[in-house]
Amino acid sequence: MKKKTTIYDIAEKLGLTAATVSRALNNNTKISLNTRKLVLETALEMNYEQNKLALALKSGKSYNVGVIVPRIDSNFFSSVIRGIEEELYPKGYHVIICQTHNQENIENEKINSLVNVQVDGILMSISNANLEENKGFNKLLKNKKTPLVFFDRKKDIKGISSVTIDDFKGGYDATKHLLDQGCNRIAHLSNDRNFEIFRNRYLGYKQALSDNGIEFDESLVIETQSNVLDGRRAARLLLDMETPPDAIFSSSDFAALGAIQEIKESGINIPEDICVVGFSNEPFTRFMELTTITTVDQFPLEMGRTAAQVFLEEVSNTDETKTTKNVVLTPQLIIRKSSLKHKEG
Amino acid sequence: MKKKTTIYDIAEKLGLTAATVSRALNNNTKISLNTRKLVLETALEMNYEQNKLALALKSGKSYNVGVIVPRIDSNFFSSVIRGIEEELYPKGYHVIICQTHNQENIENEKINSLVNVQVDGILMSISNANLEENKGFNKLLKNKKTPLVFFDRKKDIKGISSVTIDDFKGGYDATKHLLDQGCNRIAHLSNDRNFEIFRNRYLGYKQALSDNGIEFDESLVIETQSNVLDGRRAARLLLDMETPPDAIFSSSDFAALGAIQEIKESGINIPEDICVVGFSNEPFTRFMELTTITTVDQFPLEMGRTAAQVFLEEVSNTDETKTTKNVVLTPQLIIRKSSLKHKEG
DNA sequence: CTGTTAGCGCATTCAC
DNA sequence: GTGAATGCGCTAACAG
Repeated sequence: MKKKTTIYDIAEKLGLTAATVSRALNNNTKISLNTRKLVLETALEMNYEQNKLALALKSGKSYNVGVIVPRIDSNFFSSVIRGIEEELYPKGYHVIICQTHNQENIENEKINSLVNVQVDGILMSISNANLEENKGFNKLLKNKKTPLVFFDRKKDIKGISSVTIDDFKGGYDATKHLLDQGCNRIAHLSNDRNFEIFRNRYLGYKQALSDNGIEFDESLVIETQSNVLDGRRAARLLLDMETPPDAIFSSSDFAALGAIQEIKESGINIPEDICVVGFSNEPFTRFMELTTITTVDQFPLEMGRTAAQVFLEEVSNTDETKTTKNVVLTPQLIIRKSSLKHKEG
Repeated sequence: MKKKTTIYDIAEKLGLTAATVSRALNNNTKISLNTRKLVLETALEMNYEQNKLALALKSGKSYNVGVIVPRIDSNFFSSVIRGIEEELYPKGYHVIICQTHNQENIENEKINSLVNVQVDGILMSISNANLEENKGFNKLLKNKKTPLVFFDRKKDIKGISSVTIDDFKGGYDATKHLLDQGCNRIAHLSNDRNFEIFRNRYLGYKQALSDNGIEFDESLVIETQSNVLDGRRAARLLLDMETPPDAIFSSSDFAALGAIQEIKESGINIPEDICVVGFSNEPFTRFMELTTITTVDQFPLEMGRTAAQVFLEEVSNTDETKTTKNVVLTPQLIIRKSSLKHKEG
């Protein structure tokens, strides 16, 4: 375990002072060009590396930001993260990625951990709809030392910025599209509507029905997790109804996939008998062998970039008057085979 | 921007000394139970949080480890990461995830960044087959301050531990299975064989051919990136040959998927005309509507856990005699429809 | 242009 | 049992 070389080492070697070395390393113009060059050279030669920890301790900035997501193995979240990285990396920030696996207690711990390692900010998509009940989160909220930005799965909390898509519109457009296909008994695979995104998709769905004179039927709404198995289970329930639906709008691509599997295995045709629309534009929706899946694109890359920008604004905003920003991006319906009854001209 | 409360604040409030507070907080038995309790209480009350940065600066340990992977949006890597997290989190470590997007320069930068933030170790799957040419990597290697563990995409470097699967066996088993299906003109979608994993899969493929009296035909080996488009491209080349192959062993599930798409669109049947085997057991291989894909499971969760364990051993191993460990897990062939010509009894 | 001094927050050695 | 002093590595204010 060799020790790392510090500015003192190189100061000593050069008969200088640590302060001078520090300044030279930072290209301070007050230092003569000669010594600057000299210092830089010997620093290189001695394999000097700045100790960011000391720097952080001194400056109070770690140049690390934490990103908390439910999972990283979905294209949506990994794309958002990529967007965040793209925006933050050039500014010298590093991204610490944490996944909660949708468990509230892990989310709590991660929040605490990130605060402990002195991240300069936290960008998160919540896993707990009742986040305010968290001790760690509340502490974070109260002292307002660490900027916080929600993306996608946000919570409407005063003073906290967020970047989302217009989930209401996403749900509305998806449902309207199904209506346009001639469907009039449209089921909805929802998810926990304590989360705004799922509530809004649901509300968009309801509104589209209402705007088109279709009566809302609560029995057609099934709460489903974002995974294949749950999609299957939900589809089974729907198929077993006396009057099964002629369309399904799922708030998750994964659940939509499961539903499609279950429906097909029951010998029912998609889209002829039942149309299906998902949500998120996961890559597999495009790669289906038979029935590519209609879905709603959430522009995750842009979402990530925007969230990062909002963070950058907040962190550079020194005055006390914090401006909360709630950016809403517009989703886009992508029509594919799973809902296209009528061949296109 | 309120300031955080430090041990000095609570010392002052209690008419004590920072040293005492520090000891009390650490449950030092030298401190009277009373003051210990008192300190703990007021710490709680004042919302005290230990500054990990100062601690790290003092102790030289950050309790952060870096994980560098080519990408996080594949089930394989995100599962490995999950395994690492599961093992390290209980020990108090945090995982900083970095993705290189397969770009060597980004890999360089990430290595440097992680070293700069004083991670206690780096677990990585390389994106650059000639890693030794990297300045940053070499520095890391030379001073041996930061334990390094390779997983999956490793490089055989003296003194560096690694956790991999037996890729040779993976390639061998996959090929043998295709031979057992009656295929005898088996193509191979390889990837850059400067990487050991791809070279070994390739060598396993060759050995299986040779062991079964099939002559190796170089024109049947196509270098392919791990993505759908490249898989399509490779399949196109194979289909356009005078004598197309009757099987494809792909070193990547993503490429296998692309190949399957291209083959089917050409009106050729899988597995009747061409059998296909992938590698990694990505979830979509199981979810295919018509042709679930035969593939090789790499046990990513176990790989991650093992890599983490190796790291923990290294970091706790204080003496100079570093023991290099090269763990090799055994892969498992998972046979599905894309390669099963004969119905199972 | 460069040196001196001090402090970021903590743990630890040496006193008493 | 507790206090005083010191150092981890760096930067910034103040001198000169």
